[in-house]
Amino acid sequence: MPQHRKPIPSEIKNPKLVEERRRQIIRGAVDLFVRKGFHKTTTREIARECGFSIGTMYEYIQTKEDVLYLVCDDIHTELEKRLKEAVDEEATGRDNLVRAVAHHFRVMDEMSDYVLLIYQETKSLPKEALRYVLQKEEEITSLFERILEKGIADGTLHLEPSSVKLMAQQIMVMGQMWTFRRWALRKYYNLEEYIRLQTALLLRGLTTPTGGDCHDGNRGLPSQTCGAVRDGGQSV
Amino acid sequence: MPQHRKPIPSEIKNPKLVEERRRQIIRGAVDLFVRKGFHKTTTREIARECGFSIGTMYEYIQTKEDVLYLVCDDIHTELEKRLKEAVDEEATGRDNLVRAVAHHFRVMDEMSDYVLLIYQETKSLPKEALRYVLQKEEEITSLFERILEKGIADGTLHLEPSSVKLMAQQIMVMGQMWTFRRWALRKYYNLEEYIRLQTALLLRGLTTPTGGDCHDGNRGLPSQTCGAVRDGGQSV
Amino acid sequence: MPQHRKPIPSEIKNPKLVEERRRQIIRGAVDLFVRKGFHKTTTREIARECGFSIGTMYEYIQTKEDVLYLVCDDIHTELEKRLKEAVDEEATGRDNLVRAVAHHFRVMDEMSDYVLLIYQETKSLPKEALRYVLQKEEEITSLFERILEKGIADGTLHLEPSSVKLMAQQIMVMGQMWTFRRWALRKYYNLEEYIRLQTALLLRGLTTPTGGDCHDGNRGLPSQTCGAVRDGGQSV
Amino acid sequence: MPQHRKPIPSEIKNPKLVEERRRQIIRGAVDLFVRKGFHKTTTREIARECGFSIGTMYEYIQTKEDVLYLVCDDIHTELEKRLKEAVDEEATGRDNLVRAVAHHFRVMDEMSDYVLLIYQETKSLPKEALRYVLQKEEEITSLFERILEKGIADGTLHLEPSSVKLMAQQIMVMGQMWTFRRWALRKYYNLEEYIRLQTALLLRGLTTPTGGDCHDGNRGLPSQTCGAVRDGGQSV
DNA sequence: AATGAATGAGTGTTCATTCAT
DNA sequence: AATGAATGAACACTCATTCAT
Repeated sequence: MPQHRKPIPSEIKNPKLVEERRRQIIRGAVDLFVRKGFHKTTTREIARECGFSIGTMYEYIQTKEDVLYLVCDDIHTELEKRLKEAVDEEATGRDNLVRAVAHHFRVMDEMSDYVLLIYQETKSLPKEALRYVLQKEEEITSLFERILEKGIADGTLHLEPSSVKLMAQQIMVMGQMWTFRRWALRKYYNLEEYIRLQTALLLRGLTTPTGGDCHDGNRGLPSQTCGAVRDGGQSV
Repeated sequence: MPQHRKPIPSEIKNPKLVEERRRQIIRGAVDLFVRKGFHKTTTREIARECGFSIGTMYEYIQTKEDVLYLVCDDIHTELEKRLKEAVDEEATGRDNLVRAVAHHFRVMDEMSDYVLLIYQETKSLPKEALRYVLQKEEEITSLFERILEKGIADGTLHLEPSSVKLMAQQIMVMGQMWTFRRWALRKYYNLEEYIRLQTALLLRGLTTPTGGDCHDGNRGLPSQTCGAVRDGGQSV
Repeated sequence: MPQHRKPIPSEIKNPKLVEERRRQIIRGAVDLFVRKGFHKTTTREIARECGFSIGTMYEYIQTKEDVLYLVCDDIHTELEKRLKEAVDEEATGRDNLVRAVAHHFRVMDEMSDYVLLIYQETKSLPKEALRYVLQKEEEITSLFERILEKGIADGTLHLEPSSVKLMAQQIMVMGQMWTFRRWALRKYYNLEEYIRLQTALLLRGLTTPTGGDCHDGNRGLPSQTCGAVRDGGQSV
Repeated sequence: MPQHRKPIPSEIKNPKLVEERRRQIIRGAVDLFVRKGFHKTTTREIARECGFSIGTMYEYIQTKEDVLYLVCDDIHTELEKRLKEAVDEEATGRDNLVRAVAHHFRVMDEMSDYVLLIYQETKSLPKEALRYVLQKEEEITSLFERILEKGIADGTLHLEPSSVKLMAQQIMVMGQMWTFRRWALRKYYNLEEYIRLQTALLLRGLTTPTGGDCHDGNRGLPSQTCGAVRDGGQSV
C-alpha cells in the first residue's frame, strides 16, 4: 500500500521547470536547515540561498513547510536509493544482511547531517506530509525485512517471523543512532568499529546454533555456545 | 566530573518560592511542548497554563529557552531517579541487567511523551544548557555501564570491556526507540513483547556459552576464524 | 517671585526620615543616570543602588520622574550654593565678575557629569517640575545679573542695562558649554585656558575704556585700543 | 578626514525607493521626536505618521535608533547647507563673520525645534552614529573657523590663531543657545536684538583698534602686564 | 514567469507600579 | 515602616505570505 507522494500545487504550468526549481530549493534549504534548524531559517534566507526572489520561490511552493517536506522527501529518496544498491539478490540472507547493514551504516555516516535533520524536524511537518514521510521510512525499513525473511527462508538466519519487523526497525535505529548519538559514540568508536560491533550484536541475536554439537563459533562474537541458545528461553 | 546544574538567575529572593514556581512552570510547559512543540508554544500560553501572568513568569526565568532547559532537566532527573530504583546492589550483573532493562523500558513507556520531547527539542537549547543536558544523559547511560561492568566482573556477562560504552548506549537507545518509533512498533508489539524480544537480543549478545567446539564461519562477518574468537582481541 | 519647591508626597509621616531616605535615593540615582541616562535606568536598579527595596523606595516617591526631579533639584541646589561662595559683597562688580566666572567654570568642571545630566534629562521632567527647575536655573542666573548690575552701578562694567539678562545667560551657557562641548574643547584647551579666554571675551565686551588716552593694555586680550571702543557702534 | 556617512542597511533593493521612504520616515519621525522625545515615541507611531505599516518601516531601517540617526543626520545636513549659503567668498573676514553669524542665528531660529532635538537626543545614538554626528557638528563648526582665519589673514579680525577653535565653538553655541535657552531669552529679546547684541559681544572681542596708548587695567584679569601683551604668547 | 515591496499579526521580553503581608 | 512578589500594558522587532507590476 505505497502511498503516493503528496503533490504540492504550483502556479507554474511547465512541469520540467517546477521540477528543476524545486531541486534548487532543496539544495538551498537543506544546508540552512542543517545549520540553523527549520524554525530558525527564514523563507527569505532560503530564497536568497537558492538564488531567486522570495516571490519566485512562492510560485513553486505554498508554505514554508512545503520546503521542509521537499527536503525530507529528498533525503529519504536518496537514502532508499543508496540502501537498495547494497542488496544482492543472489547472496544468502545472512550475507546480504551483513553487507546491507555495513552499507547502511556507512550511508548514515556520510549523510549524517541529513539523517539528523530528518530526525529533528520531521515533527514540524504538517500531518499529511508527516504521514507520507513515515510511510517512506517504513518502506526503507521493509528492505531489511525482505533480507531478514530471505535469511529465514534460506536458513542462514534464525529468527522468529514475528521478530522480523522488530529487527528491521532495530537495524534502522542502529544506523540512525550513529548520527544522533555521535556526540557520545565518536568519543570511543570509529565507524568501522561501530559496524563490526553492532553487526556482531545482531548476528549473535540472529544466528541460531544448529544444536547438539555446535559447529559454530560465532567467532568474532562474544563466544556463545549452543547451550547459550538453549537457555535462551525468551529468545527471539 | 559531573558538571553542576546551570543555575538560572531569578529576580525572586525566596528560594523556596522560586523552586515552587519553577515546578509550576515545568508542569505548565511540558504538556504544551509535547502537544505543540517548543517553537510553536508561546510564552504567554505557558504563563496562562501555569496560572500566572507573563510578568510573573519572567520573574522566575530569563528567556523562553530557560523553560525548555527546566523541562528537559526535570525529565532527565525523573528518568535518572526512576532508573536508579531498579538497580539491585545484591543481584548478579546479569540479573541486574535484565531487571534494569525491563524497568528502563517501562519507564520509557510511561514517560513516552517526555522522552520524545527531549529527543525533539534538545537541539533548541542554548549551547551551555545543551552541554549540561547531554552530560546528564551520559550519567544516566553510565548506570548501565556500571551494571555491565559488574556482570563482567562476576562472570555473568561476557563482554569485552571496550564494548561496555557501546552496549550501554545501545540499551539507552532501545528504550528511547520505543518512544520515537512507537508509530511503527506499536502496530506489531506491545510493551511486554518489546521488552522480551529486546532483552533476548541483548542477552544473546552478552551471554557466553560454556564452550564447545565450533565449526563455524561467521560468514560475511569481517573475516575471523574460530581462533579469532579465542583471542578475540577487538571482538565484542 | 521665587516659586517654592514642588513638594513630593510621601506615605511616611516622619519628615526626618523622608529627608534622609530621599538623600539616599539621590545618591543612588545620580550616578546611574549619569552612566546610563534616565530612560535606561530602571527603578529596580535605583532601589538596589540605594540599598533598599523597590517597595520602600516607592514609599518616598510617587513616580520614577520624582527621582529625576529630586536629582535635578539637588544638583541645582549644590550649584547655587557653590556659586554663592564666590560672591564677594565688598569687591567691585568687575572683580566680582571675574572671580565668579572663574569659580563658576571651575564648579562646572568639577560637576561636569551632573551638569550634563541636567542638560540632557531635564526635558523628561513632568511639566510642573520642569517649570520649577527652570525657575531655579533663572535664580542662579540672576546671581550673575546682580554682579553685572553692581558693576554698572560702580562703573567697573560698561553695559547697557537691557543687556544684563543676556550677559548673565551668556555666562551661564559658557560654563555649561565647557561640559557639553567637552568632546571638542578639551582637544585644544584645558580648564585654565578656557577660563582665561572666555573671561577675556566677556571683559572686552563689557569693559568700556575710559576714553581719551588709553593707558591700557588689555593685556592678554587681543590688543585693542580705545579706538576700538569708538567704533563699537553696535556695542552691547 | 571627513568620515563618511554610516550606511544603514536595507532589505529594499531599489535605492531610489530607499531614499524616498527614508525621507518619509524622517518627515514622520522628526515632529514626533520634537513633541514627545525619542524615548516616548513608539515605532508604531512613527510608522503610522509615515503612512505605512510597521513592517514596511522596518524594511528601511534596522532599529529605532536608526531613525534617530536619520533624523539627526538630516538636520545636520540641512544646517550645514543653510550655513554655507551665507558664506561670501569675496567679502572680508569680518563682514563675512557678521553676515554668517546673523544668518546662522536666523537659521537656528527657524530650525529651533530641530536643533533642540539634536541637543537633547544625540546622546541616545549608538556609539558609532554618535561619533559620526559629532564629527559633522565639527565640520559645521569649521566653517566658522575658516571665516575667522580669513579675517585674521586679511586683517579685519584680530584674534590669536590659538583661539580660533574656541571662537568657532562659541559662535555655534551662541546659535544653539537661542534654541535651548529660548524659555528665558525670549522673555526679554527678539531674534534681531539677540543677533545684534551677540554680534557686538563677539566683535568687541575680535576687532582690533588701530593703536593709541591705553591706561587701562583689565583688573581682575589673570594678572598680566602691558609687557605681557607684547609677548602675548598664550594670549588670545 | 519573475520580482520584491508591502503587510500586520504575532513574538519574546521589560518594567513602573501596586499591595498584601 | 519595610518588603518584594505580582501584574499586564507596552515595547521593539520579525517574518511568512501576498500581489501589483
